[in-house]
Order: sequence, then C-alpha cells, then structure tokens
Amino acid sequence: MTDRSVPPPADAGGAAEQTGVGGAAGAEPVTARGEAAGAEPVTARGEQTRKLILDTALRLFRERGYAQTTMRAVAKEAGVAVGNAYYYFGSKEHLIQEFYAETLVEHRGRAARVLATETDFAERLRGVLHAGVDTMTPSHEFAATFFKTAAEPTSPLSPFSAESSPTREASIALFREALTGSTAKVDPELRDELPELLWLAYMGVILYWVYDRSADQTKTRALINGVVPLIDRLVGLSRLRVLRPVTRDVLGLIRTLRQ
Amino acid sequence: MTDRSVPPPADAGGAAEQTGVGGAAGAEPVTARGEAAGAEPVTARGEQTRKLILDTALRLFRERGYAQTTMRAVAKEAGVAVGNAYYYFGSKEHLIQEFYAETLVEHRGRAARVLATETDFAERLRGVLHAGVDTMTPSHEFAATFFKTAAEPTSPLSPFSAESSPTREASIALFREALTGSTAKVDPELRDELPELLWLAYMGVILYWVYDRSADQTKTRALINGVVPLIDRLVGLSRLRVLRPVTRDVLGLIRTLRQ
DNA sequence: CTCGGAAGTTGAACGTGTTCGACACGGCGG
DNA sequence: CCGCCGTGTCGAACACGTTCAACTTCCGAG
Repeated sequence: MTDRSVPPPADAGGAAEQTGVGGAAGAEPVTARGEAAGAEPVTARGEQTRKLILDTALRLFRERGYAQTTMRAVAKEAGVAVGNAYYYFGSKEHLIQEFYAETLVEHRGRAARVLATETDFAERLRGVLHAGVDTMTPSHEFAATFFKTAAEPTSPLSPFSAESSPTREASIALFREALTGSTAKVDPELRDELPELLWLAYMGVILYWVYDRSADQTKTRALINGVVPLIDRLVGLSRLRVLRPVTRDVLGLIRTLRQ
Repeated sequence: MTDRSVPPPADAGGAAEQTGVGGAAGAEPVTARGEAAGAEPVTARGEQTRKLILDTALRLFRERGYAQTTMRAVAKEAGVAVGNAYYYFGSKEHLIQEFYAETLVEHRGRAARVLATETDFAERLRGVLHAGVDTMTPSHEFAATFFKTAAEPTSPLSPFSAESSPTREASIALFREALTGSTAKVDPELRDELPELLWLAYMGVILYWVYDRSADQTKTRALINGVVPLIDRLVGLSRLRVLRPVTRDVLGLIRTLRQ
C-alpha cells in the first residue's frame, strides 16, 4: 500500500520457510578454494571469539565506514590481537561476506510479508525490490565504500563469483517466487529465465542505489516504482504475436551469453 | 563488413576532427576540485618527467597488472623518486585517468572509420561499440584488475564522477554522432536523450566485457551483435502510437533519475 | 653577473592490511 | 601427575600507498 518501505520482520530467522532454498545460504563456511579463507572454529571458545570479532567489525563498519575502520581498531575494540582476526577471517574483505548473508536473511524476511498477501505480479516485484533496499538502507554509506571490492571479477565477493553462489541462488529464488506466486501470465519460454533476469535488474537497482546521493535514496525508490510497471508491461507484451520474435531473440542472446 | 573488429587508425591523433568536442577531452588537466590532483608541469623538463612516469606506469600496469605494480616499482623503473610521481599524479588511481583519455582518443580514431562511411544507424552503433572493445582488448587483464577501483562511487575514476566528466562527455559525443549521422528516424523527444542512453548501454557492454572469460572475449562480440538489432528495433518502435506512452514513461523516469 | 623564488625532486616516515614464528591453553593418553 | 599436540592467541615485522619538509635546479628580473 505504502509508496515506500516494507516493515522489517519481527523475527528474521523465522521467515526462512518461504523459500525453497532454506538455510543453505547462511551456513556455508567452507570455501571452494581452500586457500586464504581463515580457519573454522572448533571449540566453543573459538566460536565465541569469531562471533565477537565479526560483530565488532560489522558494527564499526556501519559506524565509521569500511575504509575508515582499521583492522587494528577492530582487534582493539574486540579486545584481541590483530592476528587473531586473521585466524578466523582470511582478509578484511572476508568480513563482508558475512554481511551479505545477514542481508539476504533480512531481505527474505521482509519480502515474505508481501509475498504472502499480494498476488499481482507487479506489486510482488515492487515489494521484493523495496524490501531489498529497505534492508540495505542502514548500511548505505558503508555499502558505497566497500562496493568496489565486490565489483572486481576475481574477487570472491563478486555477486557473480562461485563463492557467492549460494547467496545468489537464494536471492534469485526470491524473484522466482515473486513470479510463480503471482497471477501473471507469462510466455512459457520466458518463464524459466525471467527470475534470473529480474535478479539482474535488481543488481542494476543496487548499482543505482550505491551511486544514489539523493536524500534517503529517494531516487532509487522512484527508479523502482518507475521500472516495475515497465517490466510488468514488457512481460505481458512478450506473449503478443508481434513481439514474439523479439522475445525469442532476447532469450537466445541470453542463453548464449550465460557464462 | 567483418563480423568483428574495426581496424586501428593509422594516426590516432589525426582522427579527432570528426567529433564536435575536438581536443577538449585529451587536454583538460585542471580538476573540478582543486585538491589532491597533482601538479601540472610548466617547464619542458617537467613535461618530460611527467610523460616518463606515466608511460612507465601504464607499461608496468599492462605487464604485471594494476595491483601488482608498486608505486615504488614505477619510480624505480622510471629512475625517479616516489614522491616525484606524486608531484604529478595525485594518487595511483590518477594514473588510470590518463589511460581513459588515451583509450578515448584511440576509440575515437577507430570509430571514425565507420562513422565516415556508414549511414545505417544499427551499423554505425555496432561499429562504435566494436571499436571500443577493439581499443580495450590489449588491456583486458589489466582492466579487470583496476576495474574495482573505478567502480567505487567516491573514486575520481568512476565513469560517473565529476573528474571523468570531460572523457565521459567526449564518449557520449561518439554515440551522438552515430545517431545524428545516420538515416534513422527517431522520436524527437527521444533524440536528445538517446546518446546518453547508448553510452549507458556501452557501459553495460564494458561491464560484461570485464567479466567475460571467453577466449578473445567472443561473448562480448556476440552481445554487441545481438543487442544492437534490439536497440535498433526498439528505437524504431518508439515512434509507434501504441508504444508512445511507454516511451514517454521511460523518458520521464530517466529525467527524474538523472543526477 | 647575481640571486630570489618558483618548479622540480628527494627519501625518510606514517598508517595501513597482512604475515608469521613463537607462545599459551586445555584436554587426553600414558 | 606428566608430557603432548592441536587449537587459539599474540604482536613484531613486512610491503604497500601516501605525505612532507628539505633540498636542488634553473629561469629571469635587477
């Protein structure tokens, strides 16, 4: 109903049953490449230290920004030695991977509200997108400074990387659900590919959001509200005879380009 | 004619007369903000030293990659002190701005070939896009390593930053020329905005190119060849009565979002 | 010719992320 | 009880980008 936000879930953890992916995303510590990823705690004490360092780091990131937060400061604030942080986290960047996971869980929780009640495709999509922005809003400044890290193709933090795969798939699942749970009639050929395309559009929204300097990122909200009807109309039009070849061309191109 | 490349210009410097922007892009040393930009050489000796440092840096970047190239290494290889490099270039990142400028000049030279002979819009656009990729191809690996730096919103290297403005405008001018020099009939409302949109699409192509791991970036070529007809068709369709409101919506949205 | 000052140049020093060899803890087999 | 060894912890040390106060070069006004 509102033009903007989706309220946060009362309990983010309890909202996971909505998606088919479930808890797989939040708890995948083992990296694809065994190198430089930091050790996994075995003891209870280790678990505690790890959590202490992580919480301290994320708090400082949000308070002072990513670049302004020193690993030494994190260590000092957490009351441990610098080397200890590197025992659990392969690098400063690796601390951010946790941030992704946390963000996804909250996004899922917020999106569940809309997905449970609404049936109109455009409205569902709008809800999921706004929910994503809602989730990230408190970290806007912080996100902008570390965004560059995620952009590097070879970085494990890249949304396209193998290391981000679980989180990415879970995120795509959100858009799949927005589609399948709706009353929208879609070209069957398009139906399978669309969720990934919507996720891609979401990445575009995030890209815009990161650069958005308007107060409270109002423009990003306008982007969402403006682009959703367009997508909705386009998806509807895709079944028209006239546009059939275009649809087919687009799908063909996408299949070719998928890496 | 060819499916791919546009041959390099015999003399990159001589091809500038094609655009309306002319030499403004290559020689705009003064930054919008006076801070941290490095000094401008006044004497001939200074000019020489600056060029020496820049050439050495770009060579090492291409040879070893951006991150692997130390400022100390650049200085040593150029036979000067570290501080000297910082006298001319505000930071390591500022060395890349120069790379942008060089790339633009060569892009312009390559594109001029197609723009001088072809009149079909799609073909002109295709030519400009391929020319851009041709220009960057030798630096593909290097580009991937520094790309993350350019992605950060606050970085002067961001293609959207004020500091990149001259280069960006010159680049947009290329697409404006691709349009105005063609026989394409475009919705007059769209005509003014389209070049910037095409440039945005070009940024998208570059984004894909940076991530493209296929041999010789074949997929990026496929992306261009596939997406150009789509754009061409869309532009043509924009004049249709049925799509008029959509066109208007898109334009309205874009005007709102322009920062 | 002289010499003042702008332009150019130097390299040590600072704060950063990260590494690494050494040390402390704690439970378990003997 | 002892010694062992894997887990956890430490902090000095390294290489990096960057800064800056001091120095050198050299042109042109007097």
